[in-house]
Amino acid sequence: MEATGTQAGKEKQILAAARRIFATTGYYQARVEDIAREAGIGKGTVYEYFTSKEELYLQMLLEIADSYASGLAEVIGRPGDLREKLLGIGRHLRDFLQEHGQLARMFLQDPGPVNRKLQDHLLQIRRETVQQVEKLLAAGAAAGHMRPVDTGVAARFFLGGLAGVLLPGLIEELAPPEALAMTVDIFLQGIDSS
Amino acid sequence: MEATGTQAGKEKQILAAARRIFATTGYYQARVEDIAREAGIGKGTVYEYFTSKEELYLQMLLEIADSYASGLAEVIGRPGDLREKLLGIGRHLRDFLQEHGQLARMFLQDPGPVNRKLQDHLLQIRRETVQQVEKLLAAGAAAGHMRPVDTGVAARFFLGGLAGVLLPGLIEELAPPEALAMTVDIFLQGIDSS
Amino acid sequence: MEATGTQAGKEKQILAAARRIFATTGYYQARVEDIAREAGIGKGTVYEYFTSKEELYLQMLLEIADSYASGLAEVIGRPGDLREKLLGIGRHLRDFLQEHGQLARMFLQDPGPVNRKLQDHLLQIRRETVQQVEKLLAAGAAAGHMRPVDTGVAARFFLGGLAGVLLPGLIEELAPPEALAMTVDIFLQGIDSS
Amino acid sequence: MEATGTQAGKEKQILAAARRIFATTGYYQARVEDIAREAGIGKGTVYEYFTSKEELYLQMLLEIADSYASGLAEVIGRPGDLREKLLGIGRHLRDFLQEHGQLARMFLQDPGPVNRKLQDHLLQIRRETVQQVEKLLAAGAAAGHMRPVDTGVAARFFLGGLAGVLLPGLIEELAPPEALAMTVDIFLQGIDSS
DNA sequence: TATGAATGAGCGTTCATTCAT
DNA sequence: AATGAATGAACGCTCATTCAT
Repeated sequence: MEATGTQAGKEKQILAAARRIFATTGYYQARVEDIAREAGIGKGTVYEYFTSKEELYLQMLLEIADSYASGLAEVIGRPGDLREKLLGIGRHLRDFLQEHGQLARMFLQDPGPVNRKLQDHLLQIRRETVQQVEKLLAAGAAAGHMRPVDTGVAARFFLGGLAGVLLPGLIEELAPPEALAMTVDIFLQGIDSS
Repeated sequence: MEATGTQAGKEKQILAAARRIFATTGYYQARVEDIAREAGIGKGTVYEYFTSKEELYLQMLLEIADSYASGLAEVIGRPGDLREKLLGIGRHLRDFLQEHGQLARMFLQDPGPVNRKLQDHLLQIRRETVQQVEKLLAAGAAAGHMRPVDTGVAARFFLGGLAGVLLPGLIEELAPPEALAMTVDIFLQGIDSS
Repeated sequence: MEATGTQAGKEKQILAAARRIFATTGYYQARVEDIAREAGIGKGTVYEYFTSKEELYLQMLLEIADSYASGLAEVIGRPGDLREKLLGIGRHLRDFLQEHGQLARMFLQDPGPVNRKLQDHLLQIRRETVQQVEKLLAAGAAAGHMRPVDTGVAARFFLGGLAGVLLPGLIEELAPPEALAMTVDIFLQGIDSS
Repeated sequence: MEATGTQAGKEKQILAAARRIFATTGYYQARVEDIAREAGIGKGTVYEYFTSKEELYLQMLLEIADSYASGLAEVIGRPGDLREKLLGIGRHLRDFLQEHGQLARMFLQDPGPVNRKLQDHLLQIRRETVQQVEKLLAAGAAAGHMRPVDTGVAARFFLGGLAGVLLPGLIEELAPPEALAMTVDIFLQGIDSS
């Protein structure tokens, strides 16, 4: 009964260990043996589940990135007006950074061999995110009260600004709780036409 | 006297070569021998001027960062109203990315061993930048017409948004020329009180 | 009873698989798992019948060598004059190379860890072969018409020459069909006294 | 003055060490570190002169093979009748086996990764050798007194027979000194027409 | 001061073997 | 008896660093 669980479980187990080790030391400093030890298994076992260190790193990042992206899509899909949706996006990023702060910090400091596959995947997620925000803005524009700014620029500005407000929390002092609402507020007034 | 000049010259020469090589391949892929060859000197000579590969990398980044920071201070010091100064900040970042795009891209994709010293230095530059923008905003607030937003949040939002608009140009399509003005415009209206 | 039969059957099955895999890839490139898969059994089962990869390799070669040796003895035992017997020896080698060409080629290109036991066994077979040929020659000498050459040297010369004519067929063009008769003919005239 | 000598000398030094180590243990059992230690240098230095273990092995064998081949050509080129030339070929092989016996034994027991390049090279040497002997035989035939045997078969028979007489000396008792003359004698009478 | 030949620590990966089921 | 998931010893190769010249 647990037999199948053992295999699938071990893959998850290795991915979790990889997450912790890579997050702590970065790609190049992490040794496969460390990850195996962290997972409580032998070094060779890692290679039963992943073909190489790079592949393991890739799978781990893709898993995280996909969980981020699907969570974001879910947040945007929730009913609510533009302000609520932008706030949701901000909260989602903040929560993500809170949960995976160590890993995010690592990725910002030592992303390792960002190969084509991973880079394309991350870019794709980013493009989708920008497009989703653009759609929100376009809908807001249709509903009136929004001055005719380029939605592409506005979306990138908003998402970048969000990162500018939240990312420093990874390293220095956390942004105050009301910073999120304030950020959305500035942005909304910035694109308002009334 | 000329001897010292030669030495200082050779150090610059090595730093320039390091800039090109690191920008091309990232920290971990770059070999000290490549840098020496690029600088037209012997491998051992690098170690006459820098104690290690990491130290060389560090010095190279600090040099760039300082040139960015001093340029930024100069831009902000120029006479002009808030809009002109924010535009100047944006142009400065845009120009920097244009000149050092390859290096910036490398740093985003493989920052290498960002050690305490470098991290503190970069953080310090960032803090100063944020403070300078905050000062601009505070001055603007004093001059009236600005609603009472937290200048720290607003400054981070502006700088982050600027990066969000300009950085994608490193990888995908460049932001349109008017994007900068549009960005500043949205932000200014966002903090306007009239 | 059938149980024992199954065991013996499985051992043969593994040996046959080993023959195919080793013949294809050589000792060092062959993986125990490949042999197990070829035999249609699990990897661990191989170790129920053979204590190690090396032991399996050894047994496989001994089996082949013994079949070669017993076939050779049978050929030599057949009634006929010297010429017919030497021709029989040649045909036996040619047939063996035809049937086990791949394996023979492998053994010539990558014999693997030829340990004492195997080496002694192969040497023993070779010595017996040489002795059998010497006996033939001695008998021929007794029957007259043979000049007094050292039978040991003559036997080695004949067997080596045979290999020199037939072995190249493993790699480059096959020896023409009449080459065998011609070889025996040259040799017989070489030792003739008339 | 010895500066250039140092480099060329080190390559020879490594090749000599490789010859000894490979001859002793075979390709797969030999560790690069062993060869380096035998050469009295560091492990990394081997890679300053050879790109890989396989390449080193290859170069070593090619060096030996070429020295064998050029020596053989020299021997055949010496003035003398057919008997003297065939004797010379035999002596050359015997001397080679005496000097490089350990290596030859190794190569027969564990030739390692005989790659295309090496195999082609060795085959080429063998083909040339066969052709040179064929030419000798054809010249002998033209001079009369030789019955019309296929020179290709005869040459292969002679060279194989030579190996059959001399190679056993690598492992068991050495062939008696007169074995060589006897071998040539049998062969010459075998192809004689008088 | 400048050099580059020499070094060896360090790590990713393979695969024969084991053993719990 | 049969299995295959798990193991870890073993080794080729890289490259930052040293040091004799």
